[in-house]
Amino acid sequence: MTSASRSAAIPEKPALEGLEPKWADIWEQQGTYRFDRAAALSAGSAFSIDTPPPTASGSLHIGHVFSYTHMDLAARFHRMRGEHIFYPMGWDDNGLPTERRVQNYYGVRCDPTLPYVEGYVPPLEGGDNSSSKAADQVPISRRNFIELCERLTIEDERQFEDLWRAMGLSVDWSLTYRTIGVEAQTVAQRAFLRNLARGEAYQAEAPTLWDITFRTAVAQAELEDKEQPAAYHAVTFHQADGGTIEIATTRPELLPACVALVAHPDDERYQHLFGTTVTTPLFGVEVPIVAHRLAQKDKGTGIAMICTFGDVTDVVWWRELDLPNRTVLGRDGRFLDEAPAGELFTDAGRAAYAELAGKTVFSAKAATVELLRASGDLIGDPKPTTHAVKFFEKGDKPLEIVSTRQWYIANGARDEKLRDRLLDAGRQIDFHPDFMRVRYENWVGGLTGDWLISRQRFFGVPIPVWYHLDADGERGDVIIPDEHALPVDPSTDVPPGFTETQRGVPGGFEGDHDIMDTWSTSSLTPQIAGGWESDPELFGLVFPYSLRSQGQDIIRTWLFSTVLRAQLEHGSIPWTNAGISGFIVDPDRKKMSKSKGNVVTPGAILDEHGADAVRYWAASSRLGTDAAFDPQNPKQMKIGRRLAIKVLNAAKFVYSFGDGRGLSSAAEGDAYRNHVTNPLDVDMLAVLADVVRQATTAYEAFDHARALEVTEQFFWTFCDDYLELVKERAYAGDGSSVAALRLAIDVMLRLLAPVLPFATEEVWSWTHEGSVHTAAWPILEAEAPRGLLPAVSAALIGIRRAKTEAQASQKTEVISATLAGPAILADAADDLKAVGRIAQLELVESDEIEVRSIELAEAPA
RNA sequence: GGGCUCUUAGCUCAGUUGGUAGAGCGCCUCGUUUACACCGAGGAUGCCGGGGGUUCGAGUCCCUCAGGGCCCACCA
Repeated sequence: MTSASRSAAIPEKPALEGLEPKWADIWEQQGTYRFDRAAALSAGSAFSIDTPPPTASGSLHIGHVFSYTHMDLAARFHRMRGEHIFYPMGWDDNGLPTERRVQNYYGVRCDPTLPYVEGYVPPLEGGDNSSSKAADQVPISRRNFIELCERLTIEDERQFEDLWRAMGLSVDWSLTYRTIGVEAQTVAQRAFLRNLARGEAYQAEAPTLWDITFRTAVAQAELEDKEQPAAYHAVTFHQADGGTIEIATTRPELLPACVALVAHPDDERYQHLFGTTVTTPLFGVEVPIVAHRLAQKDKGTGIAMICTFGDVTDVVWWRELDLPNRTVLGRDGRFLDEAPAGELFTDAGRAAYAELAGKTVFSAKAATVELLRASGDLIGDPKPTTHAVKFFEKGDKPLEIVSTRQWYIANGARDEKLRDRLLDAGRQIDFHPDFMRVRYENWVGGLTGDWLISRQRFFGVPIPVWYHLDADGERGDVIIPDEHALPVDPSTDVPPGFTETQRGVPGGFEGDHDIMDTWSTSSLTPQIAGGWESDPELFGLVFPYSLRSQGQDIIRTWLFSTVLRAQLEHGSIPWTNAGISGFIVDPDRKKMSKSKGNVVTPGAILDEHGADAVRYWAASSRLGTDAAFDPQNPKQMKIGRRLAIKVLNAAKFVYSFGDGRGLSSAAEGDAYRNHVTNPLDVDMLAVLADVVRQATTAYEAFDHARALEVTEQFFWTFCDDYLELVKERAYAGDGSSVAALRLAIDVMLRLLAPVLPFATEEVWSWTHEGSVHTAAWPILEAEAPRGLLPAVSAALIGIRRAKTEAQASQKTEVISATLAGPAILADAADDLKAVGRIAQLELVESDEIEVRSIELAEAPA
């Protein structure tokens, strides 16, 4: 250990510029953030982090930086505490967002019926929403499509990684995973097969929320309400005795799918009608009038038509009242050529339906209104209104409900025991802040159906099953792969005991065409990153994880589904702590989102202000608290930047008082502290010891904002008051002050290292070997503070005020001054005289600290 | 309609078990000092959303009202 390798030269004019690439490179070379598995094994524990894999095809916004910084602060604190940090990074690259991006970027779309083309060159490179219309997209084979997905996500992921490195995330980049990767596919399929074996996964034919654009089923958790214009249409149904019943509907086009009218059981207006029938207008189908508690007396006319299926309430009625299914909408969102209830229609009804067949919902509605008007069954004009309609969160058209066969995983919605287990698991997890648990509990308690996991898409983890085909070519029993054969793609792989020639042949087999929902893979991130089954030693070390860090918007999806999978597979919670970050809102307190167009991308912000400054901004917000961000006026960034620059300068100043040799262990610190004898120096360290205790307690509770606040507050007092008070002594070579300054800077650098990793590392490198980020978290033993430092600070402010009021320079000599204050001030009288340039200082004992009199020398000419 | 959360200085926010209202930014004044001009020093600024209650004492606890935000439910 030579002195040359021990420290870098202290620059003449320290600056933040250039620190990020410099230290990112060194950290990578030195493996500063590598998970030390051997050490973790011998310690028998690790601090493991379940990292949110960002959607690789999406763009990052400032909210990501916010939430990922919070996670990194915890990682860095625990690392410095000597824990072994397992901090992987994942990319969520499977699923619809990637497919959509690939379609636009390359101008293609997937057509699974087409053959694979070797060396395929897409028509476009770098397209976006505007440059690629769906109609112009070139159809290509599934395999070609997936290859393009792979190509683009790898490119996107590289850019993400660059950004995370620039931000100083202390991720172990050798632990990167992809949700489309082989390991992830294996884990997702294995977990699914185990769910299947235990009866937790099952297939069912049921009304399903269906996106007509993407032509896939979607899950409850992916729904989003959007306000849509609509109109109430008053329509008459006919009673056998010639009477009529008026209903109001916003979806008159679903009249051919009407299976009943429904009113509330307590509604006197309709009680006498329950059990009777009416015929539908236009189609003449006889439907019953039924009672159900979900019917609302005050909506419309209080009696509604039940159609298969206009909305999720229809599904409930249909199921609970055991009504027939007369679906009229196809998977493409158009009316079927033949209505399933067609045989019930009158001749006129069949003619009316012919007008609707093949039309979209929009056109069919217009056609139906015309027909109703002609038949006299429409009362008055439609009344415009707006109402909330369910959309797929990534879709542009309202969801329809169609009957399809899908895969489900039990999630407690229909199983009280499982629901209780999930609620209990939620109570075992420490949420930060605690109230976020309520959101989880609300979601669990409000689930209305099991989790639909199959998607009729292409780029994702295939459902790993085949089906026997009977003599008629109809699907029979499920064929399951061996776990050791995973991952499998049933559309190209052959099930055990079959040959490829039997594919699609009666008596042979057929692969399941569907893939799994993205969340059914990402709900297994702890298992994927932790080597579940593939590396039991590692898994035993990291699972359950120490921390899950994520945004509050995905509690119902990612957090819930992860708890569910861990509960089903391991009977365990997936992590002991869940840190939930708030949203970033714009100056009008609106949540930032792509659709509002107020998203701020982090690249330019990082370039302009520097990573430490941006991290400071993120760190000043507590978990669970929304933070306002005004890109026009990024004040918070400036404050962090100022702090980082001050750290550089203050440390340089402190190190200028000696040989710059630092302290790398608590033991050295103790030895160093033996030199600290001056009462003011002792008291400063005592105050600092308190700060260390508070910051430590705060970080232990994932309260990084509090830790930063107390540290920063002390740091500024240290710079503005203490440093000024003792610098004359330090210049003179006083050992007590120099030792105290060094020790304090070393402690503060470590306290600030999680927030300002670049500036603190730069300073640390001037006087230490090794990284501040693997240095020990400071522990300062000290007596309780005597109150000397704050008293002297107050006295100093009084002296400065006197000079300011005299409009004199702070440098002005003071001939004599009388200072009132506690007796303890006498312990720092010499320092006060030095900093105030006071020739004669008289102290008067008093509870109040004030300058009683002051005589300034003439200002120098 | 239900749940959670927030409302403190012009702005962004702290305020631990109840004990004299805080910080930063911005603003005003001063300062050209050998750590720092991406600087330093000093100063002003409050019906703590409204109204009740508990208490010797409430920003803090309870009730209530109002207004933001988020989530869920609400498609007739």
